Amino acid sequence: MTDILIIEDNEDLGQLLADLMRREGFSVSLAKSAEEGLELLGQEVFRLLLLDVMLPGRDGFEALSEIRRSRDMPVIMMSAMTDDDSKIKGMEIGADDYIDKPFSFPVIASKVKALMRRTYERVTEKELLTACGITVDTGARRAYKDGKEIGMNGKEYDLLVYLMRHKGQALSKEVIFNAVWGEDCCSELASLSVYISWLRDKIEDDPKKPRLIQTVYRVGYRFGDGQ
Amino acid sequence: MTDILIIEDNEDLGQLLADLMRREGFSVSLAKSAEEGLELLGQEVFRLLLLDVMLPGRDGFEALSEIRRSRDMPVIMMSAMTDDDSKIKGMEIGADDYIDKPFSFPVIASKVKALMRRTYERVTEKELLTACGITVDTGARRAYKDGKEIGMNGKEYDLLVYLMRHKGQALSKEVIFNAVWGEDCCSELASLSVYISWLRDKIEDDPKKPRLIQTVYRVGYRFGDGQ
DNA sequence: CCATAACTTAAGATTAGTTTAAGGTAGATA
DNA sequence: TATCTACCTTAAACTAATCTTAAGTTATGG
Repeated sequence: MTDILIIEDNEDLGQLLADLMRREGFSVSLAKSAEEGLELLGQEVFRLLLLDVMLPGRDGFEALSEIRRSRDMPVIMMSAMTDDDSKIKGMEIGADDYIDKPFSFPVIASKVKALMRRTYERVTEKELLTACGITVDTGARRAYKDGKEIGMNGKEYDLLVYLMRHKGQALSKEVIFNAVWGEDCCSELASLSVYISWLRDKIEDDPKKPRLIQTVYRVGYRFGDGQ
Repeated sequence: MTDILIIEDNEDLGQLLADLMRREGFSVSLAKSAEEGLELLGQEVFRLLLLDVMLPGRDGFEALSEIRRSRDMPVIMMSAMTDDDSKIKGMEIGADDYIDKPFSFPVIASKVKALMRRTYERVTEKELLTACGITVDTGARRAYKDGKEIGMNGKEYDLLVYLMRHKGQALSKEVIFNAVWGEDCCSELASLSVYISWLRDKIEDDPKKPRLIQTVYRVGYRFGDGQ
């Protein structure tokens, strides 16, 4: 199975799009005509189609009608025809989205991701926070140190994520506490130092000489190895 | 159940949109602020949300984050900010589409219809989900563990499929419950843990030490053996 | 070297999650 | 229609994880 099929006759643009999508982590195949694209669709399963409207031979609309006879895959059409009628025509034939050329790459990437999410039920965007040998996968709610998972409980995890999102900044205890525990929380600020201690045990090479979570005397803490 | 909720502070535009959607055959409710919209979302089930970005009080991005904590409903954002950054921001928070103001009514109508189609009328294509020794044949609605069929009832099956489609992700109990039981379901969230328990009995090697369905304390569950 | 701040530990309280079983409901069957 | 069956929900008792507190210890800066 391949993630994305791009049907685009302009070879440069096709390659550029393919590279972009690969950089976003998708596997990609490229076809230069409707015929070639349909051929590929018959041979293999694709999760999403990026379909140019203006193609030599059969155009994108015809190709989409053909595809919709047997498949319900997500399709985004791309075209230089910015008039509303072609957009509507594409959507009525069964496209999921329509994007005008020229398009911004980040925008088309976000459209592809949103449609993948909606179709294949990926609820959360995969986000990886990395710093100083620590990686946090916020979608999975898991953290790793040098590739090995760090087992931690909810508050430890929330605290680590907060510190990593603000790495390099000296954060006051009050700010950290309010962010992690919530402002209306009834518990004591003292809990913070307890959690800091537990976190250090788990992520520092030498918890006695913390490098990742540094104490800022009379203020709070700072995440980062200080270079 | 109502088809569409429109959150739009400009009263004239909101009414116009509502009329348009009604003419397309949808039932519509209208809210003039994020707060009012969230209130309505709490009381009733909507199939799709049209969300303005610039709102008094909490803006559309904040409202969307709030909604995504418990719901995976389709959302189209609308904004006069045509810069790519806001589009991308909206999509990353979890919007399905983004439309610039001013928009053509036929275009927004076709977008709504396309997203409704994708979300609710999807032909369930046959699919083989495989992970961690469990295989589910969604065409046949059967599941197997190491090649042997696992006998399970409807809810157990739905739950397993949902978890497997999101393997590796930490999913909140609310999200799982809403996805599997349906948002307008009258039963209690507590049912979820009962079903989790039954599923574990059937798919885990050692149900006392679950590896496939992991508990994410204070959040929900995660499917996957953690590599 | 003192006063204050931060760290660590462990125990108990609290909250969350699991499991069982009983009762209800709807659809199937006779 | 009556009965049966499978499925689903709920409640309650039980178990486990996490959180807070407090007290003793160690570190820091003037």
